[in-house]
Amino acid sequence: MECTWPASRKLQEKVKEELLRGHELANQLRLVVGNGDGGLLAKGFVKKIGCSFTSCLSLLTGNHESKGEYIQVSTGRSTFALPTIVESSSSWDALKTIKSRETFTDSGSSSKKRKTSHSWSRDAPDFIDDGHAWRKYGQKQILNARHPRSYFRCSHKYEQGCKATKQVQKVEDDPSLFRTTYFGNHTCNHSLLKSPELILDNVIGGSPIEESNSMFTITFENNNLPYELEHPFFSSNTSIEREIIKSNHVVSSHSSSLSFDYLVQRDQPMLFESSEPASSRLPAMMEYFAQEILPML
DNA sequence: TCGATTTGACCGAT
DNA sequence: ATCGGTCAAATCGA
Repeated sequence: MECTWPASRKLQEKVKEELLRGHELANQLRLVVGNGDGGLLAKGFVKKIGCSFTSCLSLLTGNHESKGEYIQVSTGRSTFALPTIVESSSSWDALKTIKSRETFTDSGSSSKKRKTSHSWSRDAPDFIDDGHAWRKYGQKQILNARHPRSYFRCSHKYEQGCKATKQVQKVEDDPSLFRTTYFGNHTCNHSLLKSPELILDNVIGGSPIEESNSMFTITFENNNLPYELEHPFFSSNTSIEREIIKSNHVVSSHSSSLSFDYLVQRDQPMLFESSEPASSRLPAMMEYFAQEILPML
């Protein structure tokens, strides 16, 4: 699917991000339903939802020929490896398995799979600062791999019993990229999370800002991937983002797996109250933006 | 001195 | 028997 028109391309990116999020939500829902004694009917619906997302993503990314366990989705900033969800029960069970190294290349090769929990992987040009504190506990040379694999666990494993782990390995085909594979959700206290990055975007839904000079968008990059299910409307986040949500300047909002966008009116400066300790951890850039840039808009 | 990293040993899954 | 994941003693460095 080739789109040369920039607006269509941007729209396509948005659709891809939204599908990515939907895919992950369906996956999470499947785990929730699977944990309890959820009815077969519910499980069936969850599976169908997953299949739809897999199909859409396959079509959008041109992976529809691939019969692999994973589907590669590249957005503007990163690349994700998502488990494919198909109707057959054997493939459904395969969702629970991890295939970290051969994900994008050789789907047919046999590899030993030991981890059986849910995982996400992401390629990025550097070690990802996902806001969580990690402690390295091992490094191994992997068979037939040029680069060693590093093992990390959550720093709060012992104090809070957090079971989250991640593995980081250079991508075979592109050593400038690091593939980070996450296992398990953080159950530790998230209060130490760093504030998300704030971006002022001069483009609204693919349209130049001149077409809407009374509005602009504020984007909070979600640095906490792959834990993007912590949508700001449902859980605590940084105080600055809460202020934006609360303010009557917000016209609409959009969330994707990568970011939260707020369409904001520019009629008057927005005030960011520092009523919570979290605000003291705001990056200097956000403070500067709030105090110096916003009033000028 | 103490927390983080390194690295060889160990163990369980395949 | 092999391999990947984890442990833990040694080492590093702030």
